[in-house]
Amino acid sequence: MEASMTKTAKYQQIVDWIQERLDSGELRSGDRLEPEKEIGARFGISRQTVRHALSLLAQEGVLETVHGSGSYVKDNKEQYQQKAVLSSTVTIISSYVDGYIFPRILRSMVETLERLGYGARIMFTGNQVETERRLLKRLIEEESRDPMIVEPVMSGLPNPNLKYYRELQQRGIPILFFHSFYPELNLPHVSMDDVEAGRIATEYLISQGHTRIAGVFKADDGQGKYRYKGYICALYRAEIAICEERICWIDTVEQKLLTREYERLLKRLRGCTACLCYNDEVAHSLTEICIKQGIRIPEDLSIISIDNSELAKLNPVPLTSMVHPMEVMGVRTAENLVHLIKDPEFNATYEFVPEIKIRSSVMPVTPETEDEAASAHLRKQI
Amino acid sequence: MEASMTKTAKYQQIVDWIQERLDSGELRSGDRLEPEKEIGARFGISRQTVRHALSLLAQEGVLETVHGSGSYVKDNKEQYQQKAVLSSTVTIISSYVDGYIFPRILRSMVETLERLGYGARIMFTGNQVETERRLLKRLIEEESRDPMIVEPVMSGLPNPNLKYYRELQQRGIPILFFHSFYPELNLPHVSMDDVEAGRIATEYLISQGHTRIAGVFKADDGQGKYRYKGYICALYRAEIAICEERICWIDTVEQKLLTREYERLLKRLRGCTACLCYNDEVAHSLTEICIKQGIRIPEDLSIISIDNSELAKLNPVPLTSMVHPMEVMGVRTAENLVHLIKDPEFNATYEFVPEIKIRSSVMPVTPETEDEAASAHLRKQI
DNA sequence: CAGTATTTGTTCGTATGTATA
DNA sequence: ATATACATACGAACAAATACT
Repeated sequence: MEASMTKTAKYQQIVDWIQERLDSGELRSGDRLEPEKEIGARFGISRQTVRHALSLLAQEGVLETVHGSGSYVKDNKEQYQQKAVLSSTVTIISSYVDGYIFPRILRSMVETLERLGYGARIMFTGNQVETERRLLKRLIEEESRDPMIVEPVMSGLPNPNLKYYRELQQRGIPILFFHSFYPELNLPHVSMDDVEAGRIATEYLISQGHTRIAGVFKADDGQGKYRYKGYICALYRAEIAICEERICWIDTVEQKLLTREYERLLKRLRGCTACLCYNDEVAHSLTEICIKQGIRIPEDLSIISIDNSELAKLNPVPLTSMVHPMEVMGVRTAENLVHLIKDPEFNATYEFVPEIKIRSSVMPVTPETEDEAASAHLRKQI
Repeated sequence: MEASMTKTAKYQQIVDWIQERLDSGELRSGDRLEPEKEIGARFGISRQTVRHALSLLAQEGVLETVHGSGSYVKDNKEQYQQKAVLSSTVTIISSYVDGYIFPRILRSMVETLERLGYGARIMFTGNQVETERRLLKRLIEEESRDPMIVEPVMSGLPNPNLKYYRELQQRGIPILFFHSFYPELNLPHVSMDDVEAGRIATEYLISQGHTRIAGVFKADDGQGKYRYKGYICALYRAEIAICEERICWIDTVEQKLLTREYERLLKRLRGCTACLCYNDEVAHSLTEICIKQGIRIPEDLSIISIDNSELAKLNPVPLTSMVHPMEVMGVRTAENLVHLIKDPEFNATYEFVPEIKIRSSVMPVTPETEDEAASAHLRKQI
């Protein structure tokens, strides 16, 4: 009778009833359930049936029965803690394996993590949001418990993968960005102070007498914008008018084509005596272009760049460049992540203020020589 | 009474009884157990108690009860398969992030894996067995299901971590070595045919008239021994006596100190007109030493090396070098691993036969000029 | 295909043992 | 030490799924 009326098994009803009380908040961590006998009496069912229901819930880990004492709601914290145990392997997401400054940052990062008792796994995005998305999705699907160190992809453009970072953040995964950051996310980062880098580099050019200063910046990552901001700021402070014709924006694809398609760039340099380059790679390309065009560095054009990578030394004209912390940044990032793992309240953000490394790509100008250099440059171009 | 006699609960006895029959092989995958009633009758206990025992075993996943049919031993294959599901992320273990040819191999490897639908995580050993051990232990502890691509550490020396590879192999993890391999393990590898590389390089020197050929090899990795083997083989075939004084063995630590402590190396080169170098790094160091000592390359000494890395081009005297497949090797390694994942019987071993890239570090000698060059070299040295 | 036997699933009642408060 | 509450155990009945004839 009853069975045909209710359809669902009695023990299942008890399971549902308790589950509901847990969901509604009536039953909370550590609460003791009514004795089996009492539940049986209340629903008019046998104690055996109640026991069956409780045993199912105990299997799931929701309840815990203590012999001679009672059945208790398992501590939520315990349940969470079980899930929330972080892996001792850190997942690092970076843009490139090869090239430029990343290998040096990564090596010191990995070494530091291992010194602190953590393993490291590195994944690469190739600086493509699509690849970034795949990697993040995989980590979420795998329910990874790895703390993460991430280099943002195209941090200058709106990023479509922020929801994945938010998901990971909600799951309690510590995430620390390095080299750059996504301003939309409230997550810590360790990076160079790119505004300062741009500002100090520009101020150095100004201190050498330059006033007609061009700038080449990368549009699709965060650093480009901040370095540009520093450049603007320095000009403003020195009361030099900002001339938009002298500012050239390039993107990652263009950067690779720079030595072939340089007309656009050279146009922006007309009449300038100095140029701030986004990084050493851009400065290196610019040097090659100038050499081909018969523009002398630094006599006709002073070049200053940022990052002080190997390229800065190996450049045909050794580059004056802002020193990127690299190894130090790797160490700091690793240390701060470990600190963050142990104390989720720790503010892990740190920005390095860069120093300048002076080589021979910048030459002072005086008001007398300034016009000459600028016009020499102009002559060569046409 | 009974309880006090037996001590162990009756339901536990049934659990043990069934477990034993499983272990002994009496019960195998898919077998049907006796009906609950029969078991109860045999042990003189109630069906309820038998049910309790069976429910515990079902919880563990050992049994499966089918309503109206019976209790069955769960298919071992199913259990295995559940565990044997491989991750779609491949763990790559390599020696270094930065430097030499590895970034180029890794990049193409990662790209290929992603093209084939697999993610990649890279871990680095720094070519230290201790770090290798830590990484492997961690993977085993985490019960990782990642297929693996591994660059052996110090493959020339007996490796203390083989047991970990065997453990992973037994767990059904596909493992593919690249760049080198551990001869003690019966696991596949994708690498350059180092014997052929040594042989072809030496034969090229012989074809250029050289007979007094020195060799510098690395003692602590596999390639060193195989390249040495190729060198010996070529001399033997050309019926040139092998002169042990002309063979110099170095290790990883020494390699870094080479430019400072070069006396030992130069001793071995006395009276030689050519030298086969273990790799471009060694050849580069040798070039620098020779330049400092006033020994001309290739007039006084021809140098041939192996790997054809960037260094071969950038060397003060561009190096004739055996072409390492690099990108092609990365692609092939990734493809073969994926093949191996899908078909565990697939023989994933592949060895690339290298070609020679001729630059300007080797010069032909004739019987007349041979003595002159050798003695010129000797003169410079003293 | 139908009907019957077998086997597991659910539920009840009852009793005793044992840990906890 | 006693009462309470869970653990184990037995017997019995009916329901529901499956197997067999």
